[in-house]
Amino acid sequence: MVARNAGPAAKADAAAVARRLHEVTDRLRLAFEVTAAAHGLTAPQARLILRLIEPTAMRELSEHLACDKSNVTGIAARLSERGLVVHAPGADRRFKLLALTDEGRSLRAALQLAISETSPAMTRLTASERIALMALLDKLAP
Amino acid sequence: MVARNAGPAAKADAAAVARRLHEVTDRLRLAFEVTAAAHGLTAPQARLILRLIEPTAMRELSEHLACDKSNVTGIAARLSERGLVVHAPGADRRFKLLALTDEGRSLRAALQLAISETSPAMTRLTASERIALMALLDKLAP
DNA sequence: TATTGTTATACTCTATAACTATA
DNA sequence: TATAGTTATAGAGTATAACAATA
Repeated sequence: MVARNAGPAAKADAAAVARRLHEVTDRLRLAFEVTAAAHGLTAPQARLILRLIEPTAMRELSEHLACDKSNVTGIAARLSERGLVVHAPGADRRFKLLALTDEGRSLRAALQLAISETSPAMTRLTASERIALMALLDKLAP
Repeated sequence: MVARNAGPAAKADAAAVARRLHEVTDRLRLAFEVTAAAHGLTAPQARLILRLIEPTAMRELSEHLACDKSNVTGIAARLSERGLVVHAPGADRRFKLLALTDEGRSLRAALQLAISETSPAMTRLTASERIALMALLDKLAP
């Protein structure tokens, strides 16, 4: 009977998991902002830099950041002033690629390392728990 | 041997889980912003309203939102203009409590429901997977 | 003196709309 | 015409600092 329970009680329980997931997500978002700030970056700047593994068109970056293309112009300008990124010509002359400088690459590596090292997935889970988490993450967001 | 592996390979794997957790967190953050916007709220406004189960002092809200107290003044002012919250006197006359109006309570309930119903924890997991997720969330952020 | 909340200020992110250059 | 990127603009969130009221 218990296993077949799909009534109000089970529904309430599912909602509780949804709320808890949202709560944990919110904490991780804050932790990311702290880590970004520790590297002198705002959250959107950090997201852009993490995405910049190879030279990428502004429009593609705007899709990844889920914001208007006009915003990428500004975010990139601030990073460019600090010598972290440079503009490069694309195949089509309408395109502008954004690429990391050496300094940008160093910062990206440091940021990536800090995110991993401070992640509760790293610090609070055992190896088998990480495997279980990975499986659930793949179901949550394939 | 495999179970005792704590060398570079296992480390890299743990980092991969950390990155993946961050990636999923980022998607859920975007989904939250979409849900908030669908209810006419910005993300910080939605977070404040979700927190406002009972009348709460501005300072306590600023701690929960992890922002300066001066920001709560502005966020609350915008919600107040729309009739979603009201100021109320606190025990100590220095304090101002913020409380939901009837309209604010309705909006909060609708928002909470939308978050639960659209959560991948609700839509993409089985009951037993939700139990496993809950256990991992408790380890990640006790 | 310490605490709560507000105001003033400056910076960043955000979307929209109008613009240029290119295709 | 359509696409990529920029600029102008306005609104919202953010921290800092200075302030008033209260304890």
